[in-house]
Amino acid sequence: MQKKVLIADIIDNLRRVFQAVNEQSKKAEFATGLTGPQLWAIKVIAESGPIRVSDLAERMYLHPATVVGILDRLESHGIVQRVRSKDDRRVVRVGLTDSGHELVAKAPQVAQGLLVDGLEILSAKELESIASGLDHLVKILGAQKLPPQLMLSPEVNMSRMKSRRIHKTQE
Amino acid sequence: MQKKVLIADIIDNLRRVFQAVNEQSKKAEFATGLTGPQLWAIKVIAESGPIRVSDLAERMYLHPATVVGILDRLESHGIVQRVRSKDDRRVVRVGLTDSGHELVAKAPQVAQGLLVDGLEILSAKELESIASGLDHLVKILGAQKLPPQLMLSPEVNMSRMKSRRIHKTQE
DNA sequence: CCTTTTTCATTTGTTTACCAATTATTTGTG
DNA sequence: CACAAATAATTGGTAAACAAATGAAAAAGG
Repeated sequence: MQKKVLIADIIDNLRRVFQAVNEQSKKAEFATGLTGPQLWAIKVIAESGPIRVSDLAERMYLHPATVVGILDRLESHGIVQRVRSKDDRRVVRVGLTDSGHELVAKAPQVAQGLLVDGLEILSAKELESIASGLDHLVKILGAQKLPPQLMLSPEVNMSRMKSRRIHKTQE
Repeated sequence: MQKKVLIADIIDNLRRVFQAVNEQSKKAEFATGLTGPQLWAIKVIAESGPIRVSDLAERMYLHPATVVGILDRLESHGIVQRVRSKDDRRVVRVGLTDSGHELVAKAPQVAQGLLVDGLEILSAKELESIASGLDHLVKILGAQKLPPQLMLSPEVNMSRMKSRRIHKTQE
């Protein structure tokens, strides 16, 4: 059963990749005082100026409700700022404050890049080997048709996968 | 810059793998009425009889505090049972109840296996290709020395990117 | 034997994450 | 114009996940 061993190796290595990403985001967290998702959020906000909450959520592959919580904390720290739109008063646009901009300047690519930086060292040949392996993995998972979701650079968020049925749907 | 494209592919594919795992755990959840982590826990408990809480946590690569919460919910559903040890009254052993055993019987490999099942179809050669690609990835991430962390079959948990304190494996 | 340290589970507090429901506003249709 | 439908953000509730602190019990040391 050589295959069994290989499969176990693959799963272990997947876990390690996740953990490595986590580790690095923890370092970033220590350096900046912000959590992974918070860093990720301000990175997106820094890139795409004042952004609507729902657009931010889409960018981060997260539920709007989740983003609201993250924004609450960032806002209470004076890092981001919410502005209600004049044109459409349902819309809230989120932007960085001055100290938010400072923070982004200080923490350069802490947010992103971590995994990317590591990969850039490799040769095209090595990268191809990795890419092809993952390609296989994706194929057998039948996941090709799915649009990529979270697991962005800063952290992996993942976790929640809850489906949670039942709820009040009952009484 | 062929490399840039390869790197983007790799990251996209990683996201897809994560999402595929999530999708499947959602299905399992819908089928069994239990969440991913809960399924994972009872699977481990079913395998290794009455198990100590701390051992279960180590098996799941989770913090004991997290496992306590999961066990609380499983216990309140009458699926698992906590028994305080007579020998060492600090220890709590967790086992399945009768309905817990039924549930495990009904949901065969729903919990685990999903990813594994997919992999088993492949030839040893293909598996080797995947394994070597991931191996590279892990190496550049400098993660080999770290013990693998979650991202097991049922779900990916990931998220909290907290540090994971290494357990006692050290001192 | 008694004090100190260690170990085990749990509790407490924070953050993330989702779904479902709510509120406010806009758009569309009669 | 009035009323319904759709959209945007938020609130509420549950489940994870972790770190840190607590309480209880066992092990070590003097």
